[in-house]
Amino acid sequence: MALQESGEMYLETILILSNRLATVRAIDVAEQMGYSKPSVSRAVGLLKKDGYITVDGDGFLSLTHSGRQIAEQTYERHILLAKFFIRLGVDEETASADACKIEHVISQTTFEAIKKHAEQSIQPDV
Amino acid sequence: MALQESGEMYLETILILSNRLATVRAIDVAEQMGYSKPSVSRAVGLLKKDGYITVDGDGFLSLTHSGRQIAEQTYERHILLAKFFIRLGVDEETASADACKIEHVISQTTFEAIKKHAEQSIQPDV
DNA sequence: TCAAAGTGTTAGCCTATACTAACAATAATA
DNA sequence: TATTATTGTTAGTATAGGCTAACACTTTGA
Repeated sequence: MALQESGEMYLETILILSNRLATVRAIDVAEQMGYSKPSVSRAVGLLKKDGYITVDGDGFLSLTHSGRQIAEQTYERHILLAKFFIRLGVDEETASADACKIEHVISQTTFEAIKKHAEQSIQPDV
Repeated sequence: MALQESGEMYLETILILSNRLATVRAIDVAEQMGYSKPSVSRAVGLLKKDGYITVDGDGFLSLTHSGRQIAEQTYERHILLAKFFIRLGVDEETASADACKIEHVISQTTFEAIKKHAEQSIQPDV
């Protein structure tokens, strides 16, 4: 079945953690997301079954090609949306929280339109 | 408990239908949303229990004050977001679909920032 | 009048996704 | 080495919110 919103969130979290830590395991994901170990264990099993991540013998998680694609796409959306909201005057925390919700439901079409708009309306620091 | 995304969607639908029909009943909501009668029946029961709508002896649905507030807020978000996306070059259908998702998850803060931005950047027809 | 259509409800099922409790396996250390 | 801590899994629970099947009214109209 297609990846749900929560699946995207797990992949994005794994990406972010792997940019910060040498290795990523389920417990790191649980701590980062504020979820219980069993919830993450289950999610990891599903993501693995569907080919989005691999888990090696030591319990280290890695994104597969398709998993990484989704994680990066989601993360790009997050960064750009949050930046855009901040530029509109929204505080960082709210901007990030909203980006975190919207990144999963927005279409590629609309995201790209916002991206183009945001890039166009950048005010250079003269 | 707090109103969920689906509850907002029901209230918004009832508002839209009541602007279009003399009376609104569960079956109209079901047809409009593409849901089954039992799903709507259940949702109507919950919305009624929580004081967002009333149902009279003939099965006609009305928004209460709090229900109308939420419906109007949600609808306002929908309209403004969709317009904004369309102005950025997104086709109507996609813009509306995205607005429909985002309207439920965006914070008031971020919505107002987008609203202000959208109003500022209106290009008057000279 | 009596059958058919329209409307709503009840009962029970399904999926997604979180949770706790309890256990198992491994690693670290007194 | 024996205990404790860390990590992961299993089993079962809960909530939200769809669904179908089946039934009960009510209204309509031949």
